[in-house]
Amino acid sequence: MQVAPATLEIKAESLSALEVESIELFIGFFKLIGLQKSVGEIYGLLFVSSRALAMDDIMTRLGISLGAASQGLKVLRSVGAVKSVYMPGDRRDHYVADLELSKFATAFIQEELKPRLDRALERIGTMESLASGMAPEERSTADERLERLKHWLERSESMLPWLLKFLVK
Amino acid sequence: MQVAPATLEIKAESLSALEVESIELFIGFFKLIGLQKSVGEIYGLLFVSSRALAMDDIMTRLGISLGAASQGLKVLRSVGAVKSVYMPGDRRDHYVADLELSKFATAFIQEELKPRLDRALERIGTMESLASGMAPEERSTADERLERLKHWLERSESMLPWLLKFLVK
DNA sequence: CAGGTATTTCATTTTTTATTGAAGCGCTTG
DNA sequence: CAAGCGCTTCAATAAAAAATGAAATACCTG
Repeated sequence: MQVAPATLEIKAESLSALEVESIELFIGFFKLIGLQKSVGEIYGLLFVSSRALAMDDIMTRLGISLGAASQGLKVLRSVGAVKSVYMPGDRRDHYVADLELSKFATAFIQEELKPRLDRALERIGTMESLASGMAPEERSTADERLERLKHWLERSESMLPWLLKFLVK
Repeated sequence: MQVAPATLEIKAESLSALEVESIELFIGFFKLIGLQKSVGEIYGLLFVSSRALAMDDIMTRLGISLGAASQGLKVLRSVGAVKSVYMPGDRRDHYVADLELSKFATAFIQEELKPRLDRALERIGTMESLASGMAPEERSTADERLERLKHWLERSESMLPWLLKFLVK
């Protein structure tokens, strides 16, 4: 019931050892800041490429789908990690890696970390109101802990501008 | 074909608004450092609890399974986020939240971030060797980029001790 | 502006990750 | 030292996240 041609093993074009190493490095790095594997793969490939690559080069080399390539590039563009360069006589967009590594860290801090800290501080406001209507005994526990959490979060948030400056340098 | 007793709606014990707010706050916060929802739920509940809770209190209040509670507490113990306190006349372990919030950040930096930076620097060493066997043209591209990445990673790593000191204060 | 080619979108499928709960371990205690 | 309770483990299941690829869209270009 199965048609399985023995000669059909057309996987992805093989990647060089350098490319594999770069791809693995960036998969790990990007996962840390919440970006998916395919995004890391694409950036890793572009990072060690000496020429700009079109989307279907990327698909072919990495063996990923059209959709994954398109969406991955969209994410990378949105954080400024790749830019497209004009290639005379070719209608396709060609991409190169932006080497300003600090951009990823900056995007992560501004788009993930900062909003989450802000949201947490908002919630603490709500919780303070809620605690104010509690019995004295439980209220004092809650108040103390909320105060402590608030201080820590404010302190952390106050460090972000410094951190950003350091990373961008 | 369905037996649906109208009176059967025995879900989890209801949580107070304060508890819900705390749980949501910590789910979000912990997700950021790669910890799962159930871990955030447990810590969030303990954070606003004025008394120590046993594992089955936690299960019942949150409506999570035995396994999830056990594993979640294991993770929280391992990062020092909860400690168990002795309750006379009760064989069960009882847990309270450790309020030293910096512990989570510290654990994250030391157990996730630092090792990943180290691994990345290792990989760069490998890549430098690989690049040295390439054609001059491609080699210079690779060398320049690797140098740049290495500097940025080293710089980031050099900041960690400072960051840790700041968070712990 | 017709006939493509490149790209995006998104419902479906696949893969990965988290949760469940029953089996079993080990400690306590009567 | 047996019986039971509390807890952990882990194979099975469920839920969430990511990838696929066909259809729709945008965009050249002759």
